[in-house]
Amino acid sequence: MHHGVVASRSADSSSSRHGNSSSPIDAVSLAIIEQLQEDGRRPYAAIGKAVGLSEAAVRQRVQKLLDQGVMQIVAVTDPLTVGFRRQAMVGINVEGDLDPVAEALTAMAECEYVVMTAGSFDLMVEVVCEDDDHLLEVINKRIRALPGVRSTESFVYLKLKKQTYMWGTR
Amino acid sequence: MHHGVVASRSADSSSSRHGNSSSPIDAVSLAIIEQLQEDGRRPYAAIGKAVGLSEAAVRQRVQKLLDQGVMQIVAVTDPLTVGFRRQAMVGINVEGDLDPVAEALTAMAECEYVVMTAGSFDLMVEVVCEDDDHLLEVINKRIRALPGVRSTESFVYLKLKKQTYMWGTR
DNA sequence: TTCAATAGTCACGGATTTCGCAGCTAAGGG
DNA sequence: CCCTTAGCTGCGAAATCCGTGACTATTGAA
Repeated sequence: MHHGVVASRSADSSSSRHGNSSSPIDAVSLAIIEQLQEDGRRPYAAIGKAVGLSEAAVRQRVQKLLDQGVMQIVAVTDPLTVGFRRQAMVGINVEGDLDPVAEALTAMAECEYVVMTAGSFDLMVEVVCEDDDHLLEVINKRIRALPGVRSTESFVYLKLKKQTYMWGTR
Repeated sequence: MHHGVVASRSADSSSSRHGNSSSPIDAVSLAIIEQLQEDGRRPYAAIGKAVGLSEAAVRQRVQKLLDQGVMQIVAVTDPLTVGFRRQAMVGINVEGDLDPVAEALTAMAECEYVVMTAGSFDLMVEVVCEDDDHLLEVINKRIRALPGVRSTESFVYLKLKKQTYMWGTR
């Protein structure tokens, strides 16, 4: 992520409550993000009215947030309704350097989510597959075949109870 | 998610081959979704040109996909840049019925992701917190205090390597 | 202090997009 | 066969988007 520094609007200095070096986001941009988390296609003018800014200012801030990689506006689908019926979280233990393994996992289309962790797993990966055969192939043939992978443990999803994208909205 | 049945466009009957309840999305809608996964604000006319449909048709299909809950168009942020510096996956073992515990977790703002699993954990939860104190409080004071929770195991995130929202784009 | 230089915002067109509606066609059901 | 439903198209009117130039603080250096 780029660490571009957003000019701090000193007007509302209370905004810098939670953060310092890594908080390039002021309260107004946060409010804009919240608006777009409710509806990614909301018009700039409507957002401006909600956050107290002109349409053009909102547009520029949104563009900057997108350019900086702070947020992205995308369609998010329910995997089940688009044909992916088997999902699993896979915990992985690695021998030696984690990075090459993580890179290889990242390159797999079926791995939606790859994270290095502290604890009894070195890596955790969310795998999204079409069916059981597909899932089996990914885990047993591709993940476990990666050099450095010592062991894996799978947690097949039975029911997804919650999935939000509301970071920063609290 | 709602299980509303999308009217099958018999034009592309190959899609509903063995299809019944779980294949409500035809190829054209999938193409539309892919366009919106690249850019959630892409104009309907541009999408129409890409998928071979009129602007109005794209608009109607997008609206239907949103109404049905098949997809949503939202802003997704990088937790780190918006002030959430500690994340963890928490595996949970439960005594008795899973549902009440899952419901309680779902109600917590810090729990972004709650899923019931098969394997050595009954539930897996992704927790997003501002700092270590916050994380400790959520895990030790709130999650472990829930009635029915027998044990938990935490995997603190060290580095997020991949996070996509490309279901259906493959 | 003074003076650029910079960043952020606003205002205001013209181009583009969105929106609502009417009409058309094909598929099914009675 | 008639009727209904669902989906698509085309077309104006309204709204939105987008580029641009001017204005205002703020910063940093002379």
